[in-house]
Amino acid sequence: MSSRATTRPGGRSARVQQSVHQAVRDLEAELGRDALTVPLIAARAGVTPSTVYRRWGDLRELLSDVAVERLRPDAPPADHGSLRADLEAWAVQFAEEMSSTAGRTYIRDALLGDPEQGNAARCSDYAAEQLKALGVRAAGRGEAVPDVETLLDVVVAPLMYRILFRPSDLSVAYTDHLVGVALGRSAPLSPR
Amino acid sequence: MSSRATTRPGGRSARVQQSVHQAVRDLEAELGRDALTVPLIAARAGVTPSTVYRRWGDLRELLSDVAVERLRPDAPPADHGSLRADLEAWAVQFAEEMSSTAGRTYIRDALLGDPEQGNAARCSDYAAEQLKALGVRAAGRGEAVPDVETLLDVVVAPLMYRILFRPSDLSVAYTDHLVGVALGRSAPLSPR
DNA sequence: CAGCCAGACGCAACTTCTTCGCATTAAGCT
DNA sequence: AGCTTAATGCGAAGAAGTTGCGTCTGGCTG
Repeated sequence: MSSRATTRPGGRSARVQQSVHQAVRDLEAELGRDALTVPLIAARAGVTPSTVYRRWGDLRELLSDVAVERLRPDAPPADHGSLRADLEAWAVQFAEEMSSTAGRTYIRDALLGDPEQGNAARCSDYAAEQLKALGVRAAGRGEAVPDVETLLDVVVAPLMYRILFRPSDLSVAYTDHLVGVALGRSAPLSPR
Repeated sequence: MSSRATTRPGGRSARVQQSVHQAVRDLEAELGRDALTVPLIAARAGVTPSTVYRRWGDLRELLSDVAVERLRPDAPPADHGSLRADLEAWAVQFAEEMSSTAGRTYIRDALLGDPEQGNAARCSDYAAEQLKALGVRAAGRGEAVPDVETLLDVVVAPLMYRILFRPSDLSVAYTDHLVGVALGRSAPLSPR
């Protein structure tokens, strides 16, 4: 029904999924997201539309699948020598990527998928994994580390809220402020 | 192009918009959100599909408009005698309403509209208004009041993050915890 | 108050998308 | 190698989305 539960990983199903996903990425780059249709994607992928409808149900689910893949971080967070520096760098990059036109589109597409299939949850898991990696590294240095839940509440959630609901009120200064709050070096109500 | 900028408030346009919105609400209750189509809505509203397409562009924009209207609070927040009680009650109700299947759908639909038209920003404004009303009332009692930005960061954003990305990790205990953090009575990393 | 103008609507034809049954093919298993 | 299961291709039928054109409503001017 989706990219999950591919019963035959090495077989034709896998190839079809791969070529369809690739077709989505290609066509999105060429024509823009709003021009995508199932028949168009299917033709580019070399399959029939009915195959896409059977496997993904509708365009939303397909785009949701592809969007989540794009939101997956491709590398562990960079090491800047201290938790504060690592967190700031990660948060700023996160905010920049997610608040771009493309980033917001991916997030919205990911949220559109069936909640039961967990595409949205996967987005959060990606951020949590990155934060956990930062924390483990900092703990190795002997630094005190807030737990991941706290970082999600204090840094990620406010960033995502602004990205989705108040895109004009996002800035590097605000991001740094959130990191400061998370590390206990400034009050939640300090200047923004 | 949308519910905004209705040039002739008392005229036919207004009646059409009203009947279309009502048709969306009725059909959504009867058939479920996924069964909605423009022709169906238009038939129920007594207009032709082309009218809907011309005024709203597509189904997404129409649903976005209707969703935002539903998210508008219908009354000022209840008065429970103290800021803490008011905030807790408001936050719990907010979380309950928004995390319901219908609530999540409304939020997702609202996010789907054209970002330039500010349907998403309006959602945030509604919450900000309610929080501001709470704050003004508490200040009238002589209580110290966190500013609205802080409450959005500490209470609303984490709630919304869980509603959208981690619906299974939302609880009244968590909501109360967030309110405690906002009022400075517990650390961000206390038990959840 | 009568007539004019701009904008919105209805109608209808057309295009595209979506769904469905059935035949075919590929993958996994013994 | 042969068999079973499941996914894909194909094509037709139905539904939805799109567009141009004529009509009508409502507001405005003289």
